[in-house]
Amino acid sequence: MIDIKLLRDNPQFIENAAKDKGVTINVSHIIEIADKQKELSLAVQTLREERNRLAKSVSQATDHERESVIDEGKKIKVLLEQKEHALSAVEEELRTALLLIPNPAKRDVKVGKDETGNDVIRKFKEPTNFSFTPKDHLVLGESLDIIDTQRAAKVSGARFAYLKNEAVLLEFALVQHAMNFLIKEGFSPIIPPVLIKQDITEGLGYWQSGGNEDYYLVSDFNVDIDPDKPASNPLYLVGTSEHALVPMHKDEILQSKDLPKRYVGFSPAFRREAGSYGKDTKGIIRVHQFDKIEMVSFVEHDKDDQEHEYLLSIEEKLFQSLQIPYQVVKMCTGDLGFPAARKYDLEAWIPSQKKYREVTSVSTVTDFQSRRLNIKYRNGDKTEYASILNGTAFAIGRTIVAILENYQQEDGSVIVPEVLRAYVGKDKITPRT
RNA sequence: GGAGGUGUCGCCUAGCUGGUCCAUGGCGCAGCACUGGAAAUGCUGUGAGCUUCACGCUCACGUGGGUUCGAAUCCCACCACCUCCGCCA
Repeated sequence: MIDIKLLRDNPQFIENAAKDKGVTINVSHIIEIADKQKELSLAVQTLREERNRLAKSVSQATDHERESVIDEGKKIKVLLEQKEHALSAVEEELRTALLLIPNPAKRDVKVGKDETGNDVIRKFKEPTNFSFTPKDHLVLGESLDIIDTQRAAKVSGARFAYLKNEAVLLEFALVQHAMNFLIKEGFSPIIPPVLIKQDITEGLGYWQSGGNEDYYLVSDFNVDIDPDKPASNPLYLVGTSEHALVPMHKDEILQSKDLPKRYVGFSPAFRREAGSYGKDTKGIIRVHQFDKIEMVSFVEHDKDDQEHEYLLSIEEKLFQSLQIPYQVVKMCTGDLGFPAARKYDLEAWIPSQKKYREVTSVSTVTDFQSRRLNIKYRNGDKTEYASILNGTAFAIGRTIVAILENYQQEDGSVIVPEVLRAYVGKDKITPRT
């Protein structure tokens, strides 16, 4: 949610910023609603003053006066009820309108229509060279007996997978490796709940993305914990642990001395993948459920730019430690999504596709979520909305894909990246068949 | 699942026979004074918001309704937590 003051002060900026993200909004209409809200709010406040004054005077009134004062109070009561009713309707209207305004992109973000407008800002290593034709991760995974999507289809349907044997060891190795690194950096490790309440999902602001941005959509597997009760209070599976980490501090005022607050969460992530039919149908690049290590930072409102670069640098260090070629992509306005003000993706080289594919993503949402979730910090005698950032440490499935494909050998075996060997307990994964 | 209890401004707490409560006190925190500096001590401030400042006002006593001229205080529903019993990784 954006600041109504910002909208009043600079309506053209907000309208243009929305347009840059491909969202059309009617700014003057929203300002009209805001004006109406202000007017009603003032009227209500005046009436309340009157009511409070009268109520207080009753106890001091003589018996003679009392009756007329109470009558007067009754009149105010009726009037106040009407105005309050009108006010709450207008407030709701205003809130709804404000929720439909996307977070403006930062100044340094290029205006563009879609992913074709994104810029590669740097690369790490050259694409891996092979003296043979590299296999894709599913072929490798099946012959190594570490990925099974066929049985998963039998049990759970399309876009699910069993990770087995060394894939499981690789997952735990990645978790250990990232956790150790991030804990040294001062992050607090968290395992969050993966089911969250509906009003929390609204506070996060992903519903407004129009479903066109799969990656950040809160999954709508709607779970009813108690089958005997109707889903009056539905819970939703998180799309990433960020969805449970960010609202942890809902309705709290943090102390500026405690900032930045940095968390690293480990949890499964659930994705609808609606509208992705036919895309990445093989293997585990695009599945409904995968595990993920996610970073979330709460920082002072003017510190989010430096924090954004910091989180990006961590993502890069983690992928550099695996020695996997990647490129950093800076998203243009059209590819940012609704709440982000700036976003970088890390794309790892996937030899079988001869393409870079997204493996991590880091965004600043500035105060867009903290405004909705009411997350502030005290700065001297002032309170400000905190800036919130989130980024992937490892999306485990895709990282395993990148490892298998980039580290594969001609004989079908896969070398284990050096930093993971101690955790995995072996240097090489060899085919079973 | 059964029975009982509790929910006040960061933490603890007073108030709960409706009207000087537009909420008490302590701890913590911040500022100032004292000091060479600190500790200790003292004073002041410390729920949220509106107001450019000030003055002032509004809202807030788990959440949402209701009763009333007036609700932290009475009524209803919901939520959360605690204790005991049952069940269970």
